[in-house]
Amino acid sequence: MKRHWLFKSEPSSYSWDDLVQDEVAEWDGVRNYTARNLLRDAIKIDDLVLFYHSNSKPSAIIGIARVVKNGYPDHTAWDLGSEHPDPKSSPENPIWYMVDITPVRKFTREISLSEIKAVPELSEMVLVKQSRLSVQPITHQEFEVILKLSESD
DNA sequence: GCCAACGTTGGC
DNA sequence: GCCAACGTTGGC
Repeated sequence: MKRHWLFKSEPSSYSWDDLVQDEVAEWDGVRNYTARNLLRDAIKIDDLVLFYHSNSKPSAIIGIARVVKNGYPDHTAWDLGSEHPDPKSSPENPIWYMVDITPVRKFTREISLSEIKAVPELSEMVLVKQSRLSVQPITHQEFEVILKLSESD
């Protein structure tokens, strides 16, 4: 059963254009246990991901990506030269996990956070309720509503 | 740049 | 195990 997710990224650190250029991205650096559990256990190949730019002007959903690799240990955690080292994690006992994603398509129209907040059907989104979670589930209904919005004028 | 919300750490 | 202190995220 295909599920839907929303991944947040600050465009100054990793943007939609970076993803397009890389073609496939390791979604590394997630250091939150709730998000880690989703990456490790729930997010599977072919699931679709809404790509969200946070700390942006405006913060908005930019497009859709697809999961191309199931959860596996985030090796940047034990690379002390990486941007998110965690000395407690090791290849023998990994703490943090990631998946790989690839871009599917950019929205013809970005969906900003303020627009999302204005739509009653989207009022229960994790993005609205618990904005800080960087990897979050999206219901099928929410996904459809957002897709329709992105295709409207 | 401010600050509210949230998660983590560590003393007790 | 509680909770105060602290650090981070991210909207505004």
